[in-house]
Amino acid sequence: MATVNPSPDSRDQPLTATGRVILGMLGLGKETGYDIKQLVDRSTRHFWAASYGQIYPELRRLEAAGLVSSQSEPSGARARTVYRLTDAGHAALDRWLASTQEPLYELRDEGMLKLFFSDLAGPDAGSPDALRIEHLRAMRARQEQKLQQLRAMEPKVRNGPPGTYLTLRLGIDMAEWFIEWSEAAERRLAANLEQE
Amino acid sequence: MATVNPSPDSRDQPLTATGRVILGMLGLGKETGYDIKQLVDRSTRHFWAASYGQIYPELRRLEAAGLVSSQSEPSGARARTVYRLTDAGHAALDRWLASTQEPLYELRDEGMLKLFFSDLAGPDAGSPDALRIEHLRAMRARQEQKLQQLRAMEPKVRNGPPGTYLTLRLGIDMAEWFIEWSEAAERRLAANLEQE
DNA sequence: AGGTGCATGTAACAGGTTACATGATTAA
DNA sequence: TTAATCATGTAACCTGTTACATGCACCT
Repeated sequence: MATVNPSPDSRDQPLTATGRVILGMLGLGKETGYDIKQLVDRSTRHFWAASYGQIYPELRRLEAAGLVSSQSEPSGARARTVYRLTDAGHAALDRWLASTQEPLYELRDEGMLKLFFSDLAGPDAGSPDALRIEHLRAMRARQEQKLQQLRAMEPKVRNGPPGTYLTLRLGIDMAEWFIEWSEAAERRLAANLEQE
Repeated sequence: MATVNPSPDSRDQPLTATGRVILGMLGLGKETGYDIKQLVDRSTRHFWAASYGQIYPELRRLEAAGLVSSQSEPSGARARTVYRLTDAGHAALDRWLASTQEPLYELRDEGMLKLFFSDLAGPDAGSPDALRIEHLRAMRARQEQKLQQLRAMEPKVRNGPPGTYLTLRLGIDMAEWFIEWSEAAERRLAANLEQE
């Protein structure tokens, strides 16, 4: 049985995760690798980061796959390569956005790990509860920093595309929630400490 | 000037992130690579996963570094290598737990990415709001699954080490928060849809 | 004259996943 | 006897970071 197209879902999708981000950014009107990196750093980096070391090679791979086209548009003597989505690129982006398969989710949180193991700390580190308070503070400090950054860009995004705004909103609300949770947890731990 | 010990902080710490997890797990009394993997999968995997492909080679590296010692303890004809923390291993674990430097935090969340780009979806995917609802549902489904798993182990951990319980509590509370947030967001989006 | 921002890129390395391969023990 | 669990490990691959290298354009 020689099947040519085993199923309509199996259209070749060699699209990597980073490739999808790049297609999306091009869809939002970004033109150069540099530009894409800028927007990533100002928007998605809290839930999806990307480095130049990924972006430039990936742009070439996408071009080889026919999903983007490139054009050299130097400004003066300064090199500049402008990328645009091809029809196939648009189609791949659409297919990804419409696909219902389990979205990838990966987290590594060293602060949580330290809390998890905090009972093992030697006595020279103070009481375990004091240590936990310290780690919670460090985790909260990071969220507070993130919150500031997100709030700073809120006015710019407020009247932009609703999807973009939704993720900003989620980031802000989540950070605020964590800050409150960690403060409450710290109060409980501090109460433990006083009882001793 | 021949300095032997430039500073007291620069004790060689070739301890990788995965290495720290392993030291911690050994600290909690786990003995074999298999054992460690089991506990990781039942506890930290939501904020820090690890595969056999990391664990076994890392155990050897830790032994080479003198942080753990190994002993062959076959049960019958079945091979079994038991690892234990050395004094140096205990010290390294303590140092890590007490260290105040910025804890690593890395997240990649494809669901968020899809929300972020959801305005770019072609018309064949339905309205952007309908698409967003779908993605939010997929994200919530995952959190609901995680919540179930965490709740199932809550009774076992409840009277265990407080640090371990704290991370479980945080996981549960965060998942519950996200579920409520996403439901509220969906209601807002659904209201948008009806207005059309 | 000098700093910042625009712009591109690579090489070495570190980190991690997946698939594969093997086999003993135990409970049903 | 057969399936699940215990137990170990490797090789190929993929992904991603860091550090390095280069140079123009623009503003002060």
